[in-house]
Amino acid sequence: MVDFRLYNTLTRSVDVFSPADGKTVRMYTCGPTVYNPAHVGNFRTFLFEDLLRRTIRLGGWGVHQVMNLTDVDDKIIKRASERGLTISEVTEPVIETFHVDREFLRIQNAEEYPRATEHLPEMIELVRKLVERGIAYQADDGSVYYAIDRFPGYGKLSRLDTREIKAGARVVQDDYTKENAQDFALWKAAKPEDEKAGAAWDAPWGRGRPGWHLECSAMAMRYLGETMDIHCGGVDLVFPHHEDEIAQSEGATGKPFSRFWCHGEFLLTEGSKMAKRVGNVATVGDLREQGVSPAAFRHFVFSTHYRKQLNLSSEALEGSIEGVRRVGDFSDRLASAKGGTPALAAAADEAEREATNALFDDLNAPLAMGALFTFIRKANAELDRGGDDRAALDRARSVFARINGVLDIVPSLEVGDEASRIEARLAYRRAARERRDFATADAIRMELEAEGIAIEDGPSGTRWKRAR
RNA sequence: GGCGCCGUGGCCAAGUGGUAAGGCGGCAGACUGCAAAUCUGCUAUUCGUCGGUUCGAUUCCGACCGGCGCCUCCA
Repeated sequence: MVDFRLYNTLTRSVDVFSPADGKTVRMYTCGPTVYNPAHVGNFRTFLFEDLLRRTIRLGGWGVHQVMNLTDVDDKIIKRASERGLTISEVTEPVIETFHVDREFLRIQNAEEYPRATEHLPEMIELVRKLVERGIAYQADDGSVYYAIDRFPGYGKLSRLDTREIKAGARVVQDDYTKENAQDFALWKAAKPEDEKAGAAWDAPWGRGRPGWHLECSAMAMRYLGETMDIHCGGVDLVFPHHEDEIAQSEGATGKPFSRFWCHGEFLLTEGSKMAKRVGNVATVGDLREQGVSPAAFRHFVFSTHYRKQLNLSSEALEGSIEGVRRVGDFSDRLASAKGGTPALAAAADEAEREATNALFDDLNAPLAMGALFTFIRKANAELDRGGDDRAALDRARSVFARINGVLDIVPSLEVGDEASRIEARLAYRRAARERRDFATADAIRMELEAEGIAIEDGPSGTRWKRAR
């Protein structure tokens, strides 16, 4: 088995990875803030994490993945007060939509989806520890802040020199109650609208609500321990979110918070980052309307390395739709094949080796897909040739299943026991064709087409597949 | 202003100090009752531009041009 290598933002290099306990990867993936349905840019990151998760399992390790749902924050409270609702009335439907979209895109279930509002005790305890250690302080406004100059490692992830922020940078609104402009809120004193929206809790420092970064530190440590294997998110979370998580967690425990930090690049539309503030967002619903299947979108996302920006364009999407159709046709062909050749097995061996190596080399999905497509071409050529080598066919099937088990880019559902019913009608049609009764042959073709089954006559017999 | 990433054929895209994977599209051929699929061949003497290092650079270095991102909430 080759080493599994991953780019680590902490070291800025591709390092050999294995879980600390040698068996199960403990992974935290920053999830959505549920005030609005996630857009496909958000889902690019979640797909990168799905790729990571599946590749880890391909390597034979277990995974314990935690994805938080941020269900209390400024935007949620704002929306709730605008509509006279509580925050949970705002977040519940959005969470539901998130899971529907996530499943649509075939993103595997994480082991835990903890919500911030269900972890107040853990968060309060973390703040208490930080105050006790003299790293956090309560300001005149009643809020509790983290004093970044009391944590020597501050800035090690983002490598930002905090003194270098100059003209041209977007300027922070000064909060004069803080000791240092860079200090961030751990606990925000409750305002009337927070109370009204049900977003205020009792704490030793008075009623209030958690700061943005706090939930991730508290919940990550609650479910994964003080040091986890991997912490992921989009590149925009490097600073300040992840930097602040490190400060909070390591400030409290004195132990490394995460061994690896992995970040996915942005999805761009119309030349810039997809973001609600830019107004260039597309949702999973938009994808459906454009006829972009989950398989096609996965193909599109995985066709570019996760650390490279990716442009959402209709041409690229169309290429993915066609590419994935080919993968699906091949999948059906493997299912309906009767045998293979030794060369088929050899092609499968090569594909497995190349795809696996690519994936283990910092999740090089584009290269893995290249290996898959090369395999498809070679395997199709061998299947054209016929052959009755059952073992070779089984080998091809299992390799295809293994690679596709990571990429998951076959459109529509698996074939199942429909196969024998279709085969029976094809046998009847074959008899009709042999007596040159093409009227009957075409009638059967039409029947099957009406059921969504396309058939193709070739030198080695008739194949069938689902129409896509 | 600081920091960083990217620029490969019509489109998407991998890649390496030794001479350009793969997909989509296009063209031609094979196969075929029809159709579709599939296969085969062709489709970048060239990797933003200009210099430098080197026997040799797309790959290393420098400058420049262009695009994007982070330094605020943000996947």
